[in-house]
Amino acid sequence: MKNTLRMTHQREVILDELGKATSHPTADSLYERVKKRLPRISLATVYRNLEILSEVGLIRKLEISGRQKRFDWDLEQHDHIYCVQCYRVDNIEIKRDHKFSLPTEHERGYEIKGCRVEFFGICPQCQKKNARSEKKKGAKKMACKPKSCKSGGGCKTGSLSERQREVLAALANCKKSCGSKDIAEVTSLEPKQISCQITALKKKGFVDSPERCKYEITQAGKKALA
Amino acid sequence: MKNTLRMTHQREVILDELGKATSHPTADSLYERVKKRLPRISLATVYRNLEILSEVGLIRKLEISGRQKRFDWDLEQHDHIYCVQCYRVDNIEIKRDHKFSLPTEHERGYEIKGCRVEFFGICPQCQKKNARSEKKKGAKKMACKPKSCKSGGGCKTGSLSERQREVLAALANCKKSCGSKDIAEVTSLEPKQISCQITALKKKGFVDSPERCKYEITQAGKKALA
DNA sequence: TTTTTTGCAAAGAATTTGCAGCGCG
DNA sequence: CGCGCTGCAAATTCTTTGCAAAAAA
Repeated sequence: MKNTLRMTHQREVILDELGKATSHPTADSLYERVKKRLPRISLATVYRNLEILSEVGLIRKLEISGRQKRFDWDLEQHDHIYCVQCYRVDNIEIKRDHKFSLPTEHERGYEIKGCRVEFFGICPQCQKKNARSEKKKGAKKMACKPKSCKSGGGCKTGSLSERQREVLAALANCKKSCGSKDIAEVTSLEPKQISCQITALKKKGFVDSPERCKYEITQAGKKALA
Repeated sequence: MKNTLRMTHQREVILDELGKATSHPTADSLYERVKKRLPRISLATVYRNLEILSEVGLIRKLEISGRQKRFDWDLEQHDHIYCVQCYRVDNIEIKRDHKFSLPTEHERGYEIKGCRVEFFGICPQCQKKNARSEKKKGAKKMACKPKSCKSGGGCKTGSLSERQREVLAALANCKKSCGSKDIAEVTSLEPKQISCQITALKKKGFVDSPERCKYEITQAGKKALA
């Protein structure tokens, strides 16, 4: 029984590509880069190695923002900022004062291992994207009280909301039917919000779904857009 | 077109159960509780409602620790601490000083929306569990340099490591074949670590896998344990 | 009635695993 | 030449979706 870690070629390439990356790639995007150098490598290998390398301490695994894990080649203590819209992650350096190296000590009996500070916001690119579509934040849905819910706070939308119009326009520009991810890329909306709009648009007959999770604009939709 | 949020019975029960919860439940565990009151409710409904309620601002969605999302009934500004072993999440209150309401300003052009502080460590229960099994941290694998990797740092294990013994013992107590999750519950190891041990144990012929992801101890395994 | 919600089943994304064979040490 | 590692496919886990029926307003 040896149980010794080996430095294989794929391992080395993964490390190297991670080192070269300026951002904090996901396993998946790292896989894409590595595949250019090692076409036969499998995604599973990338996952396995990222996991192993981070256990061993050669790289850092970031568990940020509840989405895909991201990996960081830089082991030094630093914090991150991420974009709530596109989920890119950047480094920030803030001098952490002792004051929150340990909050107080009545920490519910936890044996504290560390602390992470994350800022979030909108990255430059998304800001630009949003400016382009001129409509950063659509009206949120109305709030609603647990018990009665007869609050009169209105929440009506016209027969073709701004969001719907945007999604519809995006679909009009698609040659073929496309998924909500494709739409997300050309609008300011998140995939989740898009699917709501699509549901509404389908009801109105402006959008059709030739296949699960694929949508296209109908003739009626084109007319409505005009 | 109304587009008004309705307070349905299931919505109300979900909110109520979340309010009663002392921890920060996952969608899944909340579903289990709600199901006791509304046996016909579906998991999809729970997910849908948690999403909607958090959009609307009645609850808070926590994106912590890269695992399942968790939900918080308490909307007030507070931070969290979570257990790196079992992933439970508790509240903490630290007075945040202005100093990191905005780190500096050269924040790479981000339009900053907020900041989150998370502590992590080992929760009291897991500490106890670890003490019981008397072996908090097994030897981590050896480190390994990118290029050469001929560092002699040893990392050998005997023919039946402590971990393997523990897993084997857990399997011995199982009446039927069981998955790694079941084993995780009665040992101090995480599922991921367990599967490594199982792989090793299978090679030695101490464990058999009658079905994918189901394991049981063999006669040889029982003998080895003794 | 009209619009929103639900339950269900099936799809989806991200990640992990079993396995047999390859290849490093 | 044995153990660790890889590729591949299939499985797992968590979450979302389409749709028709049911429930609110």
